[in-house]
Amino acid sequence: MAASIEDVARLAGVSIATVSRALRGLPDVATATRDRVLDAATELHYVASPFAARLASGRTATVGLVVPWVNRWFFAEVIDKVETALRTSGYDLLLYNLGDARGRGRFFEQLPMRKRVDAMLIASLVMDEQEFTALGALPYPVGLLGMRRPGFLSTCIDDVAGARTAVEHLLERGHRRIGLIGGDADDPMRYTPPLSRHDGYRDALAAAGIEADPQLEAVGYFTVEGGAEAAARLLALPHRPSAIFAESDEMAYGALRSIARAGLRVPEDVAVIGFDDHVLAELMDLSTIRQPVAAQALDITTRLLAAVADPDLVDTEAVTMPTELIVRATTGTFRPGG
Amino acid sequence: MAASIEDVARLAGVSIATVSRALRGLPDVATATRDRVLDAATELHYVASPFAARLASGRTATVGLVVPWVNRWFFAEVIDKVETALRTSGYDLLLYNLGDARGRGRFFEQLPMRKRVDAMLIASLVMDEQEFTALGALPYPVGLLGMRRPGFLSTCIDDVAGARTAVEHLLERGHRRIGLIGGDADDPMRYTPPLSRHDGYRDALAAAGIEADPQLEAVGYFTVEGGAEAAARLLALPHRPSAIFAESDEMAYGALRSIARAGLRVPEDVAVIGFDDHVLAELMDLSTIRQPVAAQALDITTRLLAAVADPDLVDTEAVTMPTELIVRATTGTFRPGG
DNA sequence: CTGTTAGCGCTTTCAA
DNA sequence: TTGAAAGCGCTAACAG
Repeated sequence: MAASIEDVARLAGVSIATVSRALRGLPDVATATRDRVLDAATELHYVASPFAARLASGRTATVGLVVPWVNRWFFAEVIDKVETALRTSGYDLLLYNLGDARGRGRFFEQLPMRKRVDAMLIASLVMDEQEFTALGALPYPVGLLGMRRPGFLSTCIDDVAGARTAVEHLLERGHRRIGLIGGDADDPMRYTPPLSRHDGYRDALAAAGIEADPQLEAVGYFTVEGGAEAAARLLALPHRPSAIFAESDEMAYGALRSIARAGLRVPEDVAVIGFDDHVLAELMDLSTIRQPVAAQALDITTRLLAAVADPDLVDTEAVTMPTELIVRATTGTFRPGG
Repeated sequence: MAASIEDVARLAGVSIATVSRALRGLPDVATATRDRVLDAATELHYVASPFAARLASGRTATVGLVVPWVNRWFFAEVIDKVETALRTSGYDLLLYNLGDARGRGRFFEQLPMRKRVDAMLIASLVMDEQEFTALGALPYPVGLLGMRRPGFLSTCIDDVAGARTAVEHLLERGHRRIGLIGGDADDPMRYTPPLSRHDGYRDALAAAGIEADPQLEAVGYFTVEGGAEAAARLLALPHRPSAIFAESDEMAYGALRSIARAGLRVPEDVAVIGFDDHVLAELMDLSTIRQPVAAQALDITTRLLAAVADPDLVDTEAVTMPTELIVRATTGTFRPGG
């Protein structure tokens, strides 16, 4: 049986209150006493029971992280960075993976983390009024990563501007017929990037005086396989696009495969640009819009923990981080008709 | 303030003990009573405080998952599958990311999850006697994913055999000078695949009567970048290999890039085979050794939860799942000298 | 600076 | 089938 605070108190010859204080590094403990307590704790391999501590103090030393999927590059990266930041500050990470729309529904219905964390961080979800209200009613700070909302801590990039930049890059290269590979607008998961990146695509075309052609917008479900199928559909059009903007690098990879299998060259026959600067983008020589994943994760985690430490001083200003156009071979120097 | 069990008891007109029993679905509660309690709980949006429940019952309804890294494909996949399996059974996932050797050291020194989970699952670590002893002394079942050890629940693949198969495939294709891209043998993280896959490589060569040439063994650190650099070194050898076995697909991708940049063809000049069947392997047309990640994760999680439910019936037989050779273009049909 | 004591919100005997 | 009451192992006033 593991040692309890009483065992330590007995061995050190003090009361359990003193043990508690000494071990937590509170002031007003004589150095000699503290040393005796620490020695006793070490000798008994004592660690406080987190549940008892939480029940008594009300603080959980845990932050909940909610992601729509864990096995997609962006989220794996986010989990990594958030976990490290939390661990460094002495917090545990409770991971909640929505997985699909049903899981998402269950989550908002039950808010299973309601009573078990000191703060919650949610990534990349489009939420409705009711959902925001539910989150806002939680008795602790809630942070948003990848979206913004007045009253909540939030850190994100400007997805619309990023997508616009990508399409403008293609326009500058002389492309006029630009295909889009995006997410499913009706996906009940309501994941943010498909919506905002789609807007950016439309904006850029409109600014260039090009009418959007629904035929050129294919659904790739944000997966490699989906991107490949979407590209195949675009390539099969009577008048196929000369360039494709994929809303994620993973879909762009799939597109590259379909283009190659169709016997076409990149960028001569079809130029391709993705979004994210995924770890393999450089390897694939894929032009893309880079977004700072680690910096976003670190920023929101740090501010969230600050809000936990001092709830009165919550910094709910939305932080927007810059994206960057990375030009590689898939949008090369080739200009259609030029 | 959130409702407590007392509020529910008062509203339902019963004692808190009855509320507790009714809500947990214990037998010996009159149907009418149970309904009244459920109604009251719903009305008050009551959820039991997990900490109080844990303190009182000793059960945490949480499983700890320890991984060396979270942002590598294999582990992201494992986390996803384990999380889903746990969630389905009503367990929370507490994620612990070692990150580096220091983090690993801290973990085994402090065993921070010691008192906060009902079971622990550790993935892909080579552990020493002392570490196994520490884990074995935990008051709950510990599962191993990707390694085996008598007395512990474990599920893994036969990495040695998988690597042997990969190299045998190259040998059958007529290659005699086969390079290896692996991990760093001195890496203090002590991650399992580099060791066992290296053994498989050596075994296959020995069985074919080929003497291992240390020059042909390059360190790629299990990253794309590392794989690229390792391949560049192999290609720069006076007598370069005609084939390369990379211990992970991610390193193989890097190798493919270096080969292409060196102006060489795959598989004519250099054949390449990886390991894992990473999500992009098919896209890259990479031959590889497929391992069942989801099946392994599900198997160990299920058995671990069974052990939690009935500690007397722990099934410590090691389960070994099959790997499969997937032949694609990078080992093509080309035969050197043939 | 240290000890006493009253909870934190549940679960779990034990009695009724 | 239900209720009373004793903890679970800590933290946090409050006293001294």
